[in-house]
Amino acid sequence: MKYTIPTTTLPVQEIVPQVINHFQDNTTLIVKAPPGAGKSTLLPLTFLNESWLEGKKIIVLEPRRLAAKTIATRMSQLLGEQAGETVGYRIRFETKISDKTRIEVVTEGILTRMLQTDNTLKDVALVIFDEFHERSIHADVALALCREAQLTKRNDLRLLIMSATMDLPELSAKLKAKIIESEGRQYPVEIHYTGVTDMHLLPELTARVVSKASKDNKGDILVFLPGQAEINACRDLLDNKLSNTVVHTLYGQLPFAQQQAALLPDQTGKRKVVLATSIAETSLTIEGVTTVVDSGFGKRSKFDPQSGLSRLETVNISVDAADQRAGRAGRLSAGTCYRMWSKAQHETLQKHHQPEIEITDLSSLVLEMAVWGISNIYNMVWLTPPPQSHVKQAKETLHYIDALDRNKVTAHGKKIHQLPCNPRIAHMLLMAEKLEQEALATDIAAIIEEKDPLTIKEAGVDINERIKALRRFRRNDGKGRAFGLIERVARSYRDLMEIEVENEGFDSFMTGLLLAHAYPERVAFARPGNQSQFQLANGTYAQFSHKDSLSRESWVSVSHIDAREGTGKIFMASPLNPKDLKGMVKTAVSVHWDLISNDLIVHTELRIGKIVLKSFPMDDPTDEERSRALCDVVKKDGRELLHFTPEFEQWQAAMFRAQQQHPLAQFPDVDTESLLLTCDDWLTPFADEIEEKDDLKKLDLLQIISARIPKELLKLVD
DNA sequence: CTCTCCCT
Repeated sequence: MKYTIPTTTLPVQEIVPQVINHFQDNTTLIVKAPPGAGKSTLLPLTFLNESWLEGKKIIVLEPRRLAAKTIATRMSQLLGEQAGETVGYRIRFETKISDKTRIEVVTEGILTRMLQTDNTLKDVALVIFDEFHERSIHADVALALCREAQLTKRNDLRLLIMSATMDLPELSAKLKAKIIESEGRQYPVEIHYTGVTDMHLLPELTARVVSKASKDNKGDILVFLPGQAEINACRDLLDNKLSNTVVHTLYGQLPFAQQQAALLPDQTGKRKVVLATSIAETSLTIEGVTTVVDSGFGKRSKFDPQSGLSRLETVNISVDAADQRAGRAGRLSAGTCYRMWSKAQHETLQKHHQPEIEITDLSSLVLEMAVWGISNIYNMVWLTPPPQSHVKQAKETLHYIDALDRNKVTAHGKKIHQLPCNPRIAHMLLMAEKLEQEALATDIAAIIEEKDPLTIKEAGVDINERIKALRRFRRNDGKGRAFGLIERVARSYRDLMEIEVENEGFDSFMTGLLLAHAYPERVAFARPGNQSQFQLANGTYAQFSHKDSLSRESWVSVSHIDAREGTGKIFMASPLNPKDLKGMVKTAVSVHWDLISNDLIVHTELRIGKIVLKSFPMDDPTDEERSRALCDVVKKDGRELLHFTPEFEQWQAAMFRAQQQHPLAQFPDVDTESLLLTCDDWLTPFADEIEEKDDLKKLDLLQIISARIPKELLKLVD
């Protein structure tokens, strides 16, 4: 079959001969092209008649569902066809593919599934990674796995990486691939730097810049702010201040209809100001924008391997993101962009934004690799290797839910991997079978995974209110597009687990127990004497974002939390009966000091994670139990319990300087934090000398620690 | 000052 490949006036057309030529006898290529060059639609089509295709398929990987559909549709139009003929797409819950299909545009989760069922992609000749500069964890993993296939069983597999901007020389070196560059088609955007800003005054400062921008420019204005709070504050400042102008807000949590209103031109012909989050950077396009005001900040979720929780941080955006935002003003004609920072600050910004693999929970990734039988994930080709501390935390999580046993996948782990969701949620679904609560678990799973369908203002923080509303929706007396999306996910789980839908009442405490299986470390207990604070099983503290009857419970299971410094914020939870948690209670040994005698007393404790249920003195601890308990307490409170002399602190500083001066020498870390963490090594030999609290203060740290350091290293220290 | 974005 010979295809008629369209010729276009798209800028990327110029590089087509080079690209075709390159793939004659090479397998990997990087194409750099800015948005609007037409790379996503034109390039995949140009390969249709290549002999190396040998009847196999081309896979195009897209980071978003909407993009996958529109790109497949546009390619089909270029061929004079409908989507689903030569070019088709596959996204979750929607497939348009036929026997004729040679190009499949798929989203990231789909490619991961394809790789699972066929490690070598034997029906595929070429994988195209679109928008690779976004550096999503899925794209990074898929590239690593495709590279692995290329290096082992598929040396004919072709890979094309398409990217706007990123550290391309590094990628090129790692993949030993050539870079071909294409021009874009973008109108010029004039950049104004408005000077130094203050993160805490963003709404006020932004409102001021918007007022100026609206006087000096014509056309609609798109404003980038970090989050909902800043957007609403800025809207309140701007409302009715600008003549003949409507102010819209735009962010992910906003109901669909309001999002649409912000995207479409104003019905009454008024000028539009849209206050948006980074959702308007790539995902949604607003027509008619001539002017962009960029606050320079955005929010990113950062995973903390210590607690296993993540938190939202307001951060400076990268140069890449700033360029992307400015580009939104030059889509239809020349435009203007106001950057709310100084030229000097601009030089200090990160060039590229941080790849997701560095800041996210890795439990899915680690499980995936274990199923592939990859024993050491660092043996693969990574553009950015996953951080070791995050991998360690992921392994602990997977061991805890019995998915891994000494780094090998268990039978339970394989079942978890089969389910199309996060391993913790999959574990909960499987545990629900034993409790005969599958129907409730599938509803919970869908609600946790999707966007909250209700607002905290209207429904509080109890997840059970969402379950009730979902069941009302299914009985046909509920409404809301959001519940339609959730029900679709819930139904897919019911189909996989072969269970019937349930719309009757249910037990809220069962919700708490099921959630405790997914998030055991988030079981929380109200601190005695401090009604509003809860202690989580992971040892951290949290508060409800909103006070209602749930926040007055003494035990809750938390599903949504933002781990802030100090006290975290709980956004969704369920009541919990602690008696249901019998299997999770562990016995631990700890030390206490008797306040009157000042003696060291060893206790046995019953705990759920770090929440102590019961504590009683232990009559006859072994030396090992005693020293382990002692080390635990030093790890926690060592800064107060040990005596850090000025001489010792000077020595720590000298060690640090010596390491700086001799980067090749392997000095052990002797900063206070590292010492406390490793106290099992150096404190244990002295444990039997510690009988009361003050004995710890008598330890000569300088002598104890320096004695453990090789002589030749000590010579390098002043 | 209630939470950015995306996906099986």
